[in-house]
Amino acid sequence: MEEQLSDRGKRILEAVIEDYIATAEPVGSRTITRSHALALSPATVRNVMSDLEEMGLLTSPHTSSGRIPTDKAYRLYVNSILEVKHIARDNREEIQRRCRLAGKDIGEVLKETSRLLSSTSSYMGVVMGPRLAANVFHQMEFVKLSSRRILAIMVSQNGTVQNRLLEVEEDIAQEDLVRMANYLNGLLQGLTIAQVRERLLQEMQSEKVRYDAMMTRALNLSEQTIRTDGAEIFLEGQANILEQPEFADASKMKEIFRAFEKKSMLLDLLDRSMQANGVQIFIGSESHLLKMEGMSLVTSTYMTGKDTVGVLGVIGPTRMGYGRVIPIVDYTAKLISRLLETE
Amino acid sequence: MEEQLSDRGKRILEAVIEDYIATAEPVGSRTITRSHALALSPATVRNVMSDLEEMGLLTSPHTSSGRIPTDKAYRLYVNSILEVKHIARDNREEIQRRCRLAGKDIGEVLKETSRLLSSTSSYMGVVMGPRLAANVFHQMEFVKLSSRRILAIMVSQNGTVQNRLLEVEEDIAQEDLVRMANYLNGLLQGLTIAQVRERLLQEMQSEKVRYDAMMTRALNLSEQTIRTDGAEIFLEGQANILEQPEFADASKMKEIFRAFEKKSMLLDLLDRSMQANGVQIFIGSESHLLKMEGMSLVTSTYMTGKDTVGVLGVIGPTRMGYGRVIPIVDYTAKLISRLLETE
DNA sequence: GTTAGCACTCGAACTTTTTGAGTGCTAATC
DNA sequence: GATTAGCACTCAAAAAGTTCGAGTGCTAAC
Repeated sequence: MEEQLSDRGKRILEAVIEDYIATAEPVGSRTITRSHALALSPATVRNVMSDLEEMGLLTSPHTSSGRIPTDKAYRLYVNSILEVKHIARDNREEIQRRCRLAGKDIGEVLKETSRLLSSTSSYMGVVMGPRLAANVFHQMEFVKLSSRRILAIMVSQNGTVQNRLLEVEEDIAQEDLVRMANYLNGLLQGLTIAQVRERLLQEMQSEKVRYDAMMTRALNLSEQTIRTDGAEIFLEGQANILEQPEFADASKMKEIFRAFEKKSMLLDLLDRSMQANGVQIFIGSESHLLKMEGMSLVTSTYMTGKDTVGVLGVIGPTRMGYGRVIPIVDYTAKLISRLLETE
Repeated sequence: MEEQLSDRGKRILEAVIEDYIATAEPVGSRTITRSHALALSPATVRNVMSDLEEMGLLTSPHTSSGRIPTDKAYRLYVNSILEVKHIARDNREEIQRRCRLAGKDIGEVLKETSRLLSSTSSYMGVVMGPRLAANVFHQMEFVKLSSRRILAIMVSQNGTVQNRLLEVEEDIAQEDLVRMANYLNGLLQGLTIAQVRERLLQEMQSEKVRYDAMMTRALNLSEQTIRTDGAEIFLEGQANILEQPEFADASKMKEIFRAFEKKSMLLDLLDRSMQANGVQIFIGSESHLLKMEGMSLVTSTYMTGKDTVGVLGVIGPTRMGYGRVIPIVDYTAKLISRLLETE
């Protein structure tokens, strides 16, 4: 069934895809013969296109009028036709210029990165902040704000800061808080947060702690601090999407915004792409979230040191300039990894 | 010139505005006589409306077809016709339910508040985080992440945490960092950040410090930490705006999203509304940002203790349900102030 | 001062017509 | 046998033309 694609078929498919990427209009046989130096007549091209349609790589919106690539065609294109270009020089320079850690907090850096991805790609930029679980614990501290209110601050090796307001039943002296922090810092030194979680649970069970009220309390407070692993998602440049002709009509736009307002699906997808290292591409129908909206996602993982901690990428229409976007995402991920290196 | 508005005029203006708020369609004379129990014929109403048009309170989009209120009319309505209702019960309950500090960091609380404002009002919610300058310094700390990289953490009395990654030329021992922090904490205790700034500058000039390398360095680091007062803006529920019929067409939508993407104008406006306490209303033409987009803004300030530190509010079409939105904004601001109380 | 009556206006919605890019098929050509 | 010119056919989109009705302003009667 899965007929092998002839060389000429490939070239014509490529031409259709590239034209469609450029114009967002269904591509006709004449257009192709004109723009892509193929020594073939429109009629011949039509025959080939008809074959491609047979194979499920093209469809026509209606009987008379050009064809558009299917998701299957994009997949084929991305996997075996597209030659990923080197990153464009201006892009590289802009990325270098705008990626700076100094003087900002990590959150800001990631937000800026997301904005950067959006503006260099002219689609949407997305960055998922370091998943807490993968970070390496560095230290913890409790600051007493008022008699009932304590601020817990946890710092990871890579500079991520978590803080939580905790409400406590009884007044705890600041000195006691310091002692608690010291105890915890000794206990948790160098563990990943995932390990910290386990360790805390273990410790809470252990005999020697159970009768020490202060230790118990310390464990409790710290457990509250890392309870949620709410990975933040920075999604920027939504307005760029509005520029895309396929989303020109109002109801489409609404759909998209509604879809991305609930970040849970996106989180899911990003989490999935964190499984494998390097650049990954999700095309429309391959994901629930993207399917409906006719979108694709290009991601790459980034790390601190040797550990993959997060994902970043670009979300655009299925019809996006993969050849241009892929190197942007790749390069940005590498740069962020470099910045987050803990030496 | 500014003719006095008759009582009947007022009632009819009110009717036009309320109908327009409800339907977003130009309001005709017949509609009014039907829906608002006025014992008047359409013809009479027409005469009055004609007067109102004369006074610049109504306009008609074209010769034949109902009238819509001008911004001037909204202003009049808000100032002297509208009776602000008590907050709706469900709204109050939802706000209470969703405003909780415990276990979150302040940023999350504010973001959630913004979302809350958006969902209860069904427009956009906006919250400007505490302006750093108004916060009261509580303590500062330097954490050494690597030989060149220091994380500065500053905590304010109300639980706001600022952190910055600083890059330094030479290796500084962690103990020295602790000593520096102690020195600064002593120096800056209880000052507002605005005062902290001044104090740091003063201190940097002073003779006794100038020859102490460590102190100089401490002052430098802390100065870097509070250099920027980047008030964060949380803008949520943009998709709600898309629901409004006046923004149904694609180009309008794009305009709006572009406008709010640059937050600087919004920041400006919010800053302005921080000057006065309590609820404030900006109607379309009264602000540069809102004018173009046909929007209004209802804000209220919130405080920690006695100091006004931030602003929150709702952005919607000029044609928004002021009577419903004002109490929501007011109540939310009060609740947040209560939460942020430092006892 | 208020209202009924009426001619008039003008956008919105619906229909009809025109246009043109594109197709599939057939028969001629290389 | 593969390729191509030629031609009838299709169909969405744009343009032009109609109809409809809510609403107006004005005048004259109440």
